[in-house]
Amino acid sequence: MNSQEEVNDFVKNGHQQYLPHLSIDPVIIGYHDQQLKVLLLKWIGLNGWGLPGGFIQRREPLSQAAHRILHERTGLEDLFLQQFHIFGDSPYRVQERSVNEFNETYGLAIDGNTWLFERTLSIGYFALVDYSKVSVRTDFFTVDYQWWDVSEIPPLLFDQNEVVEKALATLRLQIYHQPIGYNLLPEKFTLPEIHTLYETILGKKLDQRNFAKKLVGLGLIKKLDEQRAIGPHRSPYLYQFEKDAYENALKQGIVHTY
Amino acid sequence: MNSQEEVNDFVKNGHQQYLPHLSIDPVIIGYHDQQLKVLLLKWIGLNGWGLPGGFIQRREPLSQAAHRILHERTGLEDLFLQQFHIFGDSPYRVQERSVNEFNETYGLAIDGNTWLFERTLSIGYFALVDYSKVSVRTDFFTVDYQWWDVSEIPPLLFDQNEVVEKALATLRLQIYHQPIGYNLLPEKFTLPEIHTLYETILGKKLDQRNFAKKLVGLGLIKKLDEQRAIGPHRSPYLYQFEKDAYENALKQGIVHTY
DNA sequence: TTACAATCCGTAAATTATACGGATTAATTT
DNA sequence: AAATTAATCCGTATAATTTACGGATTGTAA
Repeated sequence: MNSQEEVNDFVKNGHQQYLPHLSIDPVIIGYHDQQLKVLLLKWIGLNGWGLPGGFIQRREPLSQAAHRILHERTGLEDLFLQQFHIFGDSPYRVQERSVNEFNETYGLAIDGNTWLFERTLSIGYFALVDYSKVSVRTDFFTVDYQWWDVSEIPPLLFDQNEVVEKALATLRLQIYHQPIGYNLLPEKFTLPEIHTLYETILGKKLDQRNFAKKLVGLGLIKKLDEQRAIGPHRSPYLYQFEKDAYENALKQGIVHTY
Repeated sequence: MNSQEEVNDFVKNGHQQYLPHLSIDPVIIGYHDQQLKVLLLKWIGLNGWGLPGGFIQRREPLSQAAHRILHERTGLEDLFLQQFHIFGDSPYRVQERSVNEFNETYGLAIDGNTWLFERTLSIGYFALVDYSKVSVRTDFFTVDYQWWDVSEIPPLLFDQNEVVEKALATLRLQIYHQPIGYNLLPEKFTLPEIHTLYETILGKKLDQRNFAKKLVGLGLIKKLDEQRAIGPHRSPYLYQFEKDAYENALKQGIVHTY
């Protein structure tokens, strides 16, 4: 959706295709350079940042819509993508937005009965992605994108800061009950890599040896007979997730600490 | 809403007052007779059971709507009420319902453009209530109510069984991280009472002594200098929740097992 | 007074989590 | 070729937590 006609059609007739009052707002979390990053899009005109959201088609199952939107925005499929909350309390989601402001910003001339200006509740999903595999696509409303360090998220449009915060809080809680990393790390990774990933997510130091013991002990990762060259130092062994144990732990849950 | 005119107005004009495509479906969990019970309403005509749901007013914050609906149905206020999922995948929530079936059931004659027949996503909340304090109110669509033991939930309308199951699963998970009981037990309760409550929720035996040690050790409950007469047996001491520690644990979360 | 049935209480063993440092290695530099 | 560097690798001892377990006590009814 990039031509002016497409946009006009979307704004005027989108309600025929999409459910009004609802948007899906994925918090796309990537990992790079030992830091957690969140993908944000820059809105045209509004001069602010927001989540790469989308709408639900009228007969499309909700989870399918979430995957579709993520795919449209990032090109990624088969991701860890999890619904964590629906937001409908903040003023932005109760009051309708200003039509005039919108028309001015986008050079449109639509009236106030348009579906887009009705109150919209936001369904929060979070996804864990391999940072390097993402190719972001912007659309008519968004002009730029950027990966933001989680500690430096700017004030977001549409009260979305609370969405991001809740996503991260959910992730931190969840890491105690579910294995995480399958979608954040390359297929083969080293102990130090997964170790610092967990430290980054939890925001605290974890003892290397105990951490490795735990993960291997749970059978979630296994050591390979390969090493990776990493400059003038001892080469670390490579590890891999045990798919079966991993999937199982995702379903069953784990009870432990790291 | 009980007169025929009110109902007609609701069906025809409800969309002016309520957000379409969304319903709030609370799983109201009560505790009685050492069993967890769920409050279900019996639909007229459809001859089936369902959750005591409601709709969100157009400018009403989401959580406020949830509390209002709960209050309308049960007369209760200030409850532990928590959103846990939004359901939009099951066929019922993707396909629109049959108008004819509806008209036949309720003796109405409305056309298919009515908001009620559009696809509806269901926002799941669960509430923990003191069984004895609830006074259920039915409405035009529902003729009867009943507390059902969680192990005996019948097939529900609108694919709501998955809503109930997920509510219970969430509760069981949550009990490891948050104190539970404040809204399920009377103000003063005995150790055996709270002990069996936890056993009931978790569906497994918990050692009495260790359980009491844990809760007292965490400072969540405190022993009172009173006892309760319970027939021809030794009188148990009464306990009370420590409000401050309880609230704090609700916010901070607990890491432990029982 | 006795019988009964439920409550109350404390310690020992097992498991799990935490703390901790020295030997090894691969590449680069000398 | 040897020395240097910086990162990986590994195992054991201590602390903390969880689990296991039974006998003495109490209030009422018979």
